[in-house]
Amino acid sequence: MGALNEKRIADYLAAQPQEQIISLKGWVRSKRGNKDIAFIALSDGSTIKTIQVVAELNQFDENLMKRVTTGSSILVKGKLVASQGAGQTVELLAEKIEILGDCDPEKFPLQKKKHSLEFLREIAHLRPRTNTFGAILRLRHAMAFAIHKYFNDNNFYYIHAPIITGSDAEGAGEMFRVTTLPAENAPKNESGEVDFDKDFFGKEANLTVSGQLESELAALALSKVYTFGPTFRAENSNTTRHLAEFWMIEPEMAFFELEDNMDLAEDFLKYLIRYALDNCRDDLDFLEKRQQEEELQMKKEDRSSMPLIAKLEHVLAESFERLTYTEAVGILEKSGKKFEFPVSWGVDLQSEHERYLVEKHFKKPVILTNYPMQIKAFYMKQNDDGKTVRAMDILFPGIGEIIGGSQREEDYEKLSKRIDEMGIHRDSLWWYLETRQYGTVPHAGFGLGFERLMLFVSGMGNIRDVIPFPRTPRNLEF
RNA sequence: UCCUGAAUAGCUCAGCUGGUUAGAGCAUCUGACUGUUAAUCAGAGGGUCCGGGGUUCAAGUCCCUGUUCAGGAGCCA
Repeated sequence: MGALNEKRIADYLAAQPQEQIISLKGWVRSKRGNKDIAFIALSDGSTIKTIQVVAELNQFDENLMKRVTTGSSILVKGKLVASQGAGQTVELLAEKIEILGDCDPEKFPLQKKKHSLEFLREIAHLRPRTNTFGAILRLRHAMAFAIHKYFNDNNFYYIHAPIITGSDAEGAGEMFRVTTLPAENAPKNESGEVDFDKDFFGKEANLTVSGQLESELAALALSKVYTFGPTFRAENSNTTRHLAEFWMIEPEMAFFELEDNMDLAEDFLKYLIRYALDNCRDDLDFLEKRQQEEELQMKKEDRSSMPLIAKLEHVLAESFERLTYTEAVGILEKSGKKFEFPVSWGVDLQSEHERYLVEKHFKKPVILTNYPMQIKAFYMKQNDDGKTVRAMDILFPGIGEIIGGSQREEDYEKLSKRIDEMGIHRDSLWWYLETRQYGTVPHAGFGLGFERLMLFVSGMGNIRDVIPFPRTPRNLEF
């Protein structure tokens, strides 16, 4: 039996202690005790919990025990027994301890005390070893798995949209250029501009800002598809909810109209939240406690209105409020509240407006639909009123926009006209336009920011703390 | 990118209207304690006060500047 089949700490913590001889490998979280006995909290990342290793010191070499320090990796063989102490049901009575890797306690930055999230961001290579990031990473895995499971169970096909794109017309933000041209003295053309004909692809290339256009192509063949991959935005955004590299889930469905799109999005989000509650309870309990301790230092009005798990249950119990942009503007105008940015029909809603609707007015997730055409992307289906498009944004408390989507314009003439109106270079989208000429059908889709979902489910406040190695402006360590 | 605030021990922070030798808690180390739960108790070590310039008899403290970080805004997922 190799490492592949070895049981983990999570398995043994759930097992019946019958003095069975077991061996475990992991990292020491803390050691305490007296001259006769030592208690070692051991973690292997399989659970937020540690297993208590008990070492009677007369059986172990003093110099060996000195090397058992916070952060060191050890192998322990011994008996799994019922614990004599409170706080755990089973413990490992050590018979043999082996040091796998020493860890100098004078230098190791993680201590058996609470660290600030800001400090942990500076040591992102070590922060997976903390309780908080262990919980986050397990939760992140569970959410990624649940996303694939949901779509698979609902007959969607997973499409791999390209990461490198040649189309610059997606309009979703600034892009990162991909090039093999030298940084200095790049070849120039006759007008003195960089000659991308000499570049790897023979044209300007960028990292994708969305897999949507490609997933539409697949949906117009396989009916229900989704992408789930990295996405890149070169915006100089310095906020708690933006990353330069993030993961996005983009389902795209043929024969779906806007209402179907909303039904799917709501069912999907609730499935994911339910999945977290059903499968990550220990980690959520920990994250909830963590959030409450952190918020003790905050002003009352800045604290969460509900503990994490109650908040998740609350979202499951409520149906999302669906209303049009026009209705939302009416509510905001009638609210009597003084906004920093005044509201009127036609303006894009600001964070403060969205927050008012979600957190003050409805107190639950909100789906806003049918936005003015002027403030939305070229591919959204135009309504008959000539003013609005069949867009939908889902707004979550504390997060803001978690999903943005729409029914797509399937009419060739209307789409073509809109592309020209918006000054988009139609030659780079000839393939997209062709799908509207060859068997076009109504279709719809949306994009869910994976890290924004993680923010909501974990209760964390900064998006840099729900991805292992965040990429933000001026931050590319690790 | 804009606005606001911050940078002092390994970490979290205090340090007043400038005034000898810069403090605390935690962590670390040493010792005590017969089973602890971020153990407890006692002691010890630990500092380029973010970088550069200036004002002053005197700067951690005041001014200018740069850098970094945080929060808010915009862009959006």
